[in-house]
Amino acid sequence: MVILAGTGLFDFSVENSIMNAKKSNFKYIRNMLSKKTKYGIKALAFIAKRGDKKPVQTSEISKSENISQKFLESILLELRKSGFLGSKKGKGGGYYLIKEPEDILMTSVIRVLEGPIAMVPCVSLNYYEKCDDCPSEEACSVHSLMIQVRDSTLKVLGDNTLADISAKK
Amino acid sequence: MVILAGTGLFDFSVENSIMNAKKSNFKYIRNMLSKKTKYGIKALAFIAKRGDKKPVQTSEISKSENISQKFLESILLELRKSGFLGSKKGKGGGYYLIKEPEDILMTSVIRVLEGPIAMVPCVSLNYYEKCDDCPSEEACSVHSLMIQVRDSTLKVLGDNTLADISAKK
DNA sequence: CTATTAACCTATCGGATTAGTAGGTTATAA
DNA sequence: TTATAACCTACTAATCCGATAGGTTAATAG
Repeated sequence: MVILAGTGLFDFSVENSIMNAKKSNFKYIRNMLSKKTKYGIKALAFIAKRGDKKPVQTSEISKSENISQKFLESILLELRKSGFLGSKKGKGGGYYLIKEPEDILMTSVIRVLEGPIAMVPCVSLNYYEKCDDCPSEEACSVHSLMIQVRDSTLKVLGDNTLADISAKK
Repeated sequence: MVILAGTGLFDFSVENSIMNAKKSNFKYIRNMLSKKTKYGIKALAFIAKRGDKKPVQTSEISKSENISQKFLESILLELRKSGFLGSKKGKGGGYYLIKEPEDILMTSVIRVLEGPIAMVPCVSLNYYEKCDDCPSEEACSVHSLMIQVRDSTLKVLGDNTLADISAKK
């Protein structure tokens, strides 16, 4: 549990009334981490927890993690094609890790499943795109802010490996 | 310009080939910062740069920042209703800041325009929602990772005020 | 008093994406 | 040869984004 009280980060008494008024009928729209990515990470962690290199079947992960099997199939397939997993067909088949969990960074997993990590294309390292509306990125008030967000997110995701997040608790 | 070489954060030589193969026809989908929020921040910065308290018209911001005027109208209206802006109708009317730029945190602006800052509902402070699939958040491999991302993002957005991002360069 | 201005309000819409579902084919092991 | 599990292709309902259209209300200038 992370203790955040007193840090000053979450003191927004001024707009709390607005938040509360809105909260009641506010659906969580901004799913920045898609279910696809979430399921993919969970599946990788599930396989990593096994320790051995024996293939794990999609059906087992699907049941254990409450994920639609067909949907999960497509995700694991993508992870195989991206070089994270190996596969074996037929009875006793399934998916297994190719690299060690310690060598799998969360940045690379998320980049493959979700796409860019940056919140806006104009600060993306791997998927850069210029903004239509901005004549100058230097003068853009959003640009430098989003660079800071990107870097802090990259730091966290780059510091975490599959081994870290699949450690048994 | 931020120098990141040698930090180890962006070394993904293993999957670089995958990235490149995918990059060509990859549209930037994951727009975590909507245009609405982006335009809203730009507009606030535009008004803040004025310094005085004279109302700024939507049309002026629209032209200067290349934003659809009608779309911008709805955004500024929302910012007024959220307590960031005041307004004045008729000739010489427009929008003006109610608080000092130094007192407007980017967290609060983004929360109002975009919604939650967390990437997943289950780690959101203001818009918490339990996951359907997770029996236990403690055991969830994604949960703790997303808490770290949330906190680092909150740190950045909480450290930046409107004054910071609208500083003339 | 009237015209102009600019905020304010309501409704609608095309395109894109997400999270699947359906129904099959191929390769491997017992 | 049969069961198994990965692999492949196509489709869909629901949802959201980024607008656009067309008006109403309130304040100011002349």
